[in-house]
Amino acid sequence: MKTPSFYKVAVNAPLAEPLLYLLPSKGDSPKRGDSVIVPLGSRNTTGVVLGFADTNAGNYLLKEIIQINKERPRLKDPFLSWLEWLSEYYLHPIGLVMEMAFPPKSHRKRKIKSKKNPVLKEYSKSSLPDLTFEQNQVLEQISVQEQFKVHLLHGVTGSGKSEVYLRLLDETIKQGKKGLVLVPEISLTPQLVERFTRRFGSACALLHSHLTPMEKTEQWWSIVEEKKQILIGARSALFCPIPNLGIIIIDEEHESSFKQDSQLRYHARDAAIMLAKMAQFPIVLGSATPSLESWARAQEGRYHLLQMKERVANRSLPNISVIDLRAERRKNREDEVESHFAPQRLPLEKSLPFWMSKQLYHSLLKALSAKEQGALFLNRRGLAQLALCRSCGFKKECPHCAISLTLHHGKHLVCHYCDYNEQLSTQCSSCLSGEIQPLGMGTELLEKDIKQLFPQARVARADRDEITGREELEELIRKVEQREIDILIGTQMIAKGLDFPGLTLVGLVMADVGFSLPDFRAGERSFQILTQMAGRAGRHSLHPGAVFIQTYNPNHPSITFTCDHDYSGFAEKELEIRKELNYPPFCRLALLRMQSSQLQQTEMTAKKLKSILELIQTQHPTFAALEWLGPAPAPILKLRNKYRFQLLIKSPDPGHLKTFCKQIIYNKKWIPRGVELIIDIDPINMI
DNA sequence: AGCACGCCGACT
DNA sequence: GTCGGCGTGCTC
Repeated sequence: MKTPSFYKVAVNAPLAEPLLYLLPSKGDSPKRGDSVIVPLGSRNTTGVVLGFADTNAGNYLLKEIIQINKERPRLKDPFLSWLEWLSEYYLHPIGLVMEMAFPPKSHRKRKIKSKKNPVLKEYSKSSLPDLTFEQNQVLEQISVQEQFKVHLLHGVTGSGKSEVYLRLLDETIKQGKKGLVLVPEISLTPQLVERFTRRFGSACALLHSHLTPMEKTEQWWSIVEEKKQILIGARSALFCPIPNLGIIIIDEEHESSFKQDSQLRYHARDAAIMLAKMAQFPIVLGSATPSLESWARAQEGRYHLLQMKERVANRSLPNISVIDLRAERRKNREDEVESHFAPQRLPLEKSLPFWMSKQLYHSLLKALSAKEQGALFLNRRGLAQLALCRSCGFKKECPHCAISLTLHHGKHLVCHYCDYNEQLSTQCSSCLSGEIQPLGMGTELLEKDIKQLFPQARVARADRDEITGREELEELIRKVEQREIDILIGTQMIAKGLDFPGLTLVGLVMADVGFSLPDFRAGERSFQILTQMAGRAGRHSLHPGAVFIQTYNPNHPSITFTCDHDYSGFAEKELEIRKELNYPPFCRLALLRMQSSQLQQTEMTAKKLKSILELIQTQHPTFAALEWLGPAPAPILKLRNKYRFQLLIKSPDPGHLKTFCKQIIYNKKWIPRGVELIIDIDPINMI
């Protein structure tokens, strides 16, 4: 084979296409997948050789490749072509996608292992637990030797999905292959990591965003140099070029945090399925509440559906009761009238805060006196949602975002969408006469009330205010495990991936919070969160756990189906709605967002975008089936000082959607400077 | 993303 | 006169 004349190199710069270079005058000639150092403008940068060209079509004055970058391993197919697919599908510069396949630091300096804080602690190996009938059945149906296949493992909380993963990984290692486990960042808790380390010992590597660049680099090489066989990580671990990868497991596959919301806007679950398809190995998606996308594909027979409906060791699912907070309020008023005539009745219950029903209160008392633990969930941080002027109705808003400020410890007003904060002044800054009053509630107020109601109980709060780092989370988990905590209060943050033996009672204080997000997935999200929170109760106790869902909407389908532990009933009903309104999984979406610091300019550009879309559609009959909504102001019109307008494109075919969006990307000269166009393929977060 | 180039205002 | 502010545009 003669040496090729021109090299296509994906350089580390935001360029849509690879650039052409000449053969280096000295050293080996690069092969496809090699990392190279190339001149770019006035500097040198890295790039990846993608292929060869016979002609210099653009008649550029070509520069030579300087040398092969020996510090980076050659990327091999099919991994390399998968990276090319990512760039193409999510419309992100190819060179920037390539860069994601490498660790943040150079490998050269061999680091002396510091003993004090290893990424993975050492544990004694655990023995193999007996498998349940269902676990055995599931394992019989998944072969780690087979070619590409997507298995959707739908197992209720506590059914032992993790043990299935462990057995599959064990089998994979025995075949001489490697395994990748992706989990949502938040569930990379010591509990999960400990479990894997206990089974596989030093064969595990770990990758997530809380590691230092040096730690990431070390973990990365330990897999790439085949010193470790199993990689556990958050979504970015998918970009580690694992040699001889034999299986991918996506735990909690429905979690929206698998979708990256900046730069390369990829969905790790979808991208992993494509990698498994290209490299021909099986992939397992596990969840107690699968995404409707995955569920629909399983119903169609495109994915292999596996179900586990029983909890391990004959433990039963918790009993879920719904408490109507509206009725509760009425009852309290009646009590007041009664107690007026009989003041000795219900002295304590009458002083219960509005959010605490009698049932929940008595159950908490009962659990505490039985030396069991309780957890209260509320998906809202802070003391109060609003700071409102009683006389003129003025509402304190963030100066950078179109969002009202939340009140935190005492007098601190905080924006939950940017880092803005200020001190609350009691006097209204608008009418100068009224008094600013807090309205609504959050976890901080919950904690305050609970400490008053149960002064003897040991209370801990877990939300983003209280738990910022990994150490704090680890410490909290240890305390709960050691029964140093009686009542745990938190947002959904603590509902993910945690498993506490002593926890028998769960209260969802105001389940409706978060239901009204203006997005077609709101119902699905609510069902998932409710089921997940309810699933924390009684995973280990002999008597079934108790769950109380307090709500103002007791007939909401997300609530009623959660109570009946009826995922498939919920999915069926929700899919009907999706079909009727033509939303995923019945179509593909692309979100086009315009943003800039000028309100009018942003809106004008968004309107212009619409007319351009109409023009493209009339010129190309292939796009006839495409439809779009908008442009409309984004649900949060202003965020971090930028006004945002968006347009949602629906397409029955993913290919058409991509080529359509590509037309816009390649021709955006008309967009005025200062205005930014963001294209999000398969968007999840549309706020 | 870098980096240079260029056009304006401010300074020894 | 020159130094440096950052807006603009290109990189094979």
